[in-house]
Amino acid sequence: MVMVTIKDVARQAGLSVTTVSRALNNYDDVAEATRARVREVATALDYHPSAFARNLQGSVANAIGLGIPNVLHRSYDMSWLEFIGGIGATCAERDVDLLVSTADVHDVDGQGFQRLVRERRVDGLIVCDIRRDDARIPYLRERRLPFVAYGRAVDDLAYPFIDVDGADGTMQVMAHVIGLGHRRIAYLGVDLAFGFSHYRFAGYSAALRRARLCDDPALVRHGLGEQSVAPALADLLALPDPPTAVFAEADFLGLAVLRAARALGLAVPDDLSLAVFDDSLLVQHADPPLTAVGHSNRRLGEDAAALLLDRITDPDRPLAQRLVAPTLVVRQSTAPPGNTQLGQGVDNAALQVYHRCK
Amino acid sequence: MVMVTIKDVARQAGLSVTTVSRALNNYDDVAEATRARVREVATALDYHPSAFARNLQGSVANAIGLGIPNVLHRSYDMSWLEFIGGIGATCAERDVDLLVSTADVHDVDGQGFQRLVRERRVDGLIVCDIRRDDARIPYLRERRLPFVAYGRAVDDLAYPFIDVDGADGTMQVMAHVIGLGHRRIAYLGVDLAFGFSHYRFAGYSAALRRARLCDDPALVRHGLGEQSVAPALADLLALPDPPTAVFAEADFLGLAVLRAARALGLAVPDDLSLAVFDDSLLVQHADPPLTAVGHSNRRLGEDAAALLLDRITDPDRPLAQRLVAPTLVVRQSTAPPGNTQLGQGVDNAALQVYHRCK
DNA sequence: TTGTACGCGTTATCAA
DNA sequence: TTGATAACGCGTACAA
Repeated sequence: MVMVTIKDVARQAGLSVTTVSRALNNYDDVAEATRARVREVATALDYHPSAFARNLQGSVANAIGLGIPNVLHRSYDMSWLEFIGGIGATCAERDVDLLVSTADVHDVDGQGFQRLVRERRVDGLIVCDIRRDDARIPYLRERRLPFVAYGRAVDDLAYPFIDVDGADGTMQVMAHVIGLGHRRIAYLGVDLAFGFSHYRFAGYSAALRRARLCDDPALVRHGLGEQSVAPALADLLALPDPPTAVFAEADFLGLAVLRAARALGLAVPDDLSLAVFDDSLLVQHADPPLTAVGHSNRRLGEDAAALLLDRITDPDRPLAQRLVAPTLVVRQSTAPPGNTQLGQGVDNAALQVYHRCK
Repeated sequence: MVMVTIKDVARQAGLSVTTVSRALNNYDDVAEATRARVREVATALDYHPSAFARNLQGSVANAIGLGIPNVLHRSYDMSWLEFIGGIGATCAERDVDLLVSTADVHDVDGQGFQRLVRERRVDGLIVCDIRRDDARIPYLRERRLPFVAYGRAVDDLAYPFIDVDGADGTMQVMAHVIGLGHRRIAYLGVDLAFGFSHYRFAGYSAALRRARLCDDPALVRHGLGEQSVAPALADLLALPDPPTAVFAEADFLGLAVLRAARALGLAVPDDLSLAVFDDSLLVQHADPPLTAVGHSNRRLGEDAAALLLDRITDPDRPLAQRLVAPTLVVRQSTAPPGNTQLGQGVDNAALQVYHRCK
């Protein structure tokens, strides 16, 4: 890699390095004729300023960092790529580099995190997969390094973030399911330590309250993984007044429900309605395709990057927090209860409970 | 962001900048006592050398670039994330930054590509989605910028690449399907301009030849997209001697076949066997789960990065090209032909053709 | 064993 | 309008 520097251009043009620099950076104190010649020579020599020298001088990296959580076994990981695509688009638009680290994002003392932060390779960070009491938040705050979080913790929210409005999305789904006539709706969730789980569950409770439905704790299961869905579902269906519909707060949980239901000989949606959060390809390709609330991860990425870059430009701007409302897509996995005898029976029982509850 | 430089450490330790530099970089001409004190001060001050200054002086970026094709609507894109994860892992291990560009990777004159190359932000590049006569290859070659391609073109292969062995994988699937007793096996592919399509199709032909089966052009369809699979399948099944099995060279084509078959009232695998290339989550979650050849994209990413970094370290090392053999996973979408009357009838017809062919 | 001086490529300051 | 000079933070001959 032969590299042509500003000196080469200066020599070739018979000018000083200073003049060349100013000519190329559009300073207004350089003669137009001179600027033209400089440009010509620069083009001829195929000159491009070194990012390093420039950054060293200006103490700005012109780059942002992104830590991708390595939960690469999860089905919804696909959305990450769209998210990255969105970030990349914004970065390209604003002439900023995107540095990606795949090291454990929660290890604040680890290599991946430190590289980016300490060696000043980036002007800011997009941090993902925010947990309760996430160590990165106070760390970055103290270092005064601009950052935007993708996702919210629960307790402390005094930082810029962008997130899907989990409560709103869940309420949309619930309104749809309740509107179909369901009264006993189970909630299947992952560990509540995940910030998104907290908000989605809050939406579930709020929807029940709004519809004046009984909020039966027996219908709620937290801390589930792909493996524990089947037993949980069997458990729920063994209740004296089993649910007629299931809401899964993540797509992979919903797919597990689908498999478990099939294993139990239940038809979706005839015997059991199913709706999920996250409208992924897997959800769309399921049989039947699942009713889901989804959002554009690409858009989310674009916004996250924009938020961060604005913050870098002007660190004192008021705290920016953005919630994106997801969209409900009704598909074939939800139907009115009581399409079959099982459903019918279940529903009657549920209604009794419902009335008892009031 | 307050930044502590080597000067601060020197001042605090009462030493010269040089000594501090050498102490921290493990030079052997510095007293152990001095080194200890320097380390102490550096830690106390939380000093970390600036990546920019270091790179400027050494003319090495300590970073590699990756262009992610923005074909983000394709179902198999999921694997990209694993690929990135693999690259990231190798980078972290070797203390190298990963710069990701999502701009159009094929636009050699575009921003995304130029940023990385011209401003010398990276020491090398991983280029993906290689096409026939890909403009990036000669460009990078001329610039003498080290690179590794993910995927192969067809004509010119005089550059380092890493790829899945498409021919081998397809032959594995074909051997399995032929072993089940199928004689009329359709081939569904995307545009042959995609390098991988060329090799996978070659594997198909080779497998037929090896089994001394008739290579009937009527069974082969190139240039398919998600939409055109259904008509193609209908077309194939309307042949006088229709196929009893279908091989799809990409997962999303296979899923489309599954849907189309269902729409036609055909059961997989009873009426039609189906096998695909690319063992993605979509394939695994399909109903029935599809027989597929797959590979670890993470592993591929790790290898690509390793190949590139080695090449950067020693540009004159012999051309490294690595083909990863995929693994066949037999699932429920393939079965012997003739399980049903339709299958039976079809098979008999096929056998006649088979004999005619010999 | 330590310090001085210089260079990496660029922009900013100030004088001409 | 242009150019000489310093500075950014670091590494490294070379001298002490």
